[in-house]
Amino acid sequence: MAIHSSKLFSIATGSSEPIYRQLVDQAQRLVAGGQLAPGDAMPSVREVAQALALNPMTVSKAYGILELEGVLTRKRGMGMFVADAPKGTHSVASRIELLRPTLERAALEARQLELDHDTVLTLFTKLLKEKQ
Amino acid sequence: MAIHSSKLFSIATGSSEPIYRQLVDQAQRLVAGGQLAPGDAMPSVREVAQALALNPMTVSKAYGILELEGVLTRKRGMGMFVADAPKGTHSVASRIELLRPTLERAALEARQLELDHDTVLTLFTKLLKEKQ
Amino acid sequence: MAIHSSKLFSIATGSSEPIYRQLVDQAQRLVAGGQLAPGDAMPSVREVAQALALNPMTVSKAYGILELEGVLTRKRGMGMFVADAPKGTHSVASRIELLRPTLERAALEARQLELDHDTVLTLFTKLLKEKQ
Amino acid sequence: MAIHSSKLFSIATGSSEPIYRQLVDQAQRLVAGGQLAPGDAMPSVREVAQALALNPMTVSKAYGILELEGVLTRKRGMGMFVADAPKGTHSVASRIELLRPTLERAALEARQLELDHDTVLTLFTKLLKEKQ
DNA sequence: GTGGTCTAGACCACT
DNA sequence: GTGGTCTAGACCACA
Repeated sequence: MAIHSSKLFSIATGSSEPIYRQLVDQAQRLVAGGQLAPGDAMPSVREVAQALALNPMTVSKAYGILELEGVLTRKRGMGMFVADAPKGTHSVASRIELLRPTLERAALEARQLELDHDTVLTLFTKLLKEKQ
Repeated sequence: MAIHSSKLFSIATGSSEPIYRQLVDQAQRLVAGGQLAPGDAMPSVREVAQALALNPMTVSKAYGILELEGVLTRKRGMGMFVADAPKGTHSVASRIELLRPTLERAALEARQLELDHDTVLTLFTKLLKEKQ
Repeated sequence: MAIHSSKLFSIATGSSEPIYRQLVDQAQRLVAGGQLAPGDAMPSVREVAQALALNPMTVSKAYGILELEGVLTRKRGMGMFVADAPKGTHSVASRIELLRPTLERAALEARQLELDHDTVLTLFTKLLKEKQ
Repeated sequence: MAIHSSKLFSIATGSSEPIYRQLVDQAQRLVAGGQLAPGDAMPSVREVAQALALNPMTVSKAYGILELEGVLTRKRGMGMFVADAPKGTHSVASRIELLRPTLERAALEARQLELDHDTVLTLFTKLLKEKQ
């Protein structure tokens, strides 16, 4: 057991985002960011379930989706492991594309609010530097 | 009927955000931004529903919420109109606050993707200027 | 309700293949074969569950996977629909590729059994014509 | 040690078929086909496990099943050998029956993909001749 | 030990 | 009406 689930995942019970989605998204970002490296063993379904006080099926659903997405691989009887990264997955170009939809939405909202570009960019720059 | 629903609203069917929420949020921004001025007639529920291929009840639900919020007023027999005193002011400060949550989310995702600020700001600036 | 689940799906309870997998595979082939055309409404989760005497969650899991794979799309509150086919999906070339792994396995087994090609092809031709 | 495990067995780790099952089925076919003759020494559990990067217990389980089925016999201190009177006959009729389930599945899939018989048979014939 | 499958049932959100 | 989420619990297969 290389990694403690209590350190890996944190779920927001109050959020409207489904728990399994929170787990999936966190795992994806941890892998994209390199905190989880290819070959690393994931904490077991039961361990995560116990640590976060969840039903094992909820965790299992998250792991299943991550497997379908190619982020994790299952070794039968041995648990889940971080998959070897498809080539180019971590390039800047591919990561910026993951951010594009959110930025497009922000641009649309800014236009609808008839906000000046400078005003928007000033706030966004400030937010990028914050909490860092 | 001054305004075409097809030009007013754009909904993302693939989004996880409920359609009625998308309509409500867009209407609020359009009013805050001044594209919808007090006294303007809103397109009818039926027209919006047809133009965007939505269930009329979905549009009706959005209009109902907007009426509850004081953004629209219902004139019996004549349809929905932008309210005379829409909630909140239209100052830049108040409008930028409507945009803040989206920008915060974008900033969070950018950090998690470990993207350089310049790269993000370059793309965002480009998107702001586009489709204008 | 355009399509009867009782006509669409048939599950083999005795099989070791999970029920949800049988549903996924059948749906994929029905879409690839054109029996299910883009835009067609799928029978509802509850209807399939009742028709096949399954738990709705089992059907839901199958639909969920098909959605992740891009075979189905969900219209909220309206059910599941066959997704618009990615271009070229229905060509003979692409369909035969879906069959290739199974044929490769059959060829491997035939070799290991040291069976004569004619013997194998005769049986296979008979099976192709059967149950048609 | 007459036979190299690396040449005997090929396992598909990605397959849903359990590894031990793949080993059992392949051994049965190789015996039925005559590539493994009565009295031949099987590669040791340890050797197979190392060559295929498997857990020795997995290989041992497969050998145990093959022994139960009468395909292999254990000579204490000397390892596993192909049994003198392996189960079933080696007639063409019996061997083709071992292949039938796989061919039936292929025929079913071909029908569901609405593939022309000639197209399917052409590919299958090519695959039979290949890698021979 | 590992994950997977399925059921039963409750509750929620969207259209 | 639609699908989604989550829980509780039982049972299975694999290594």
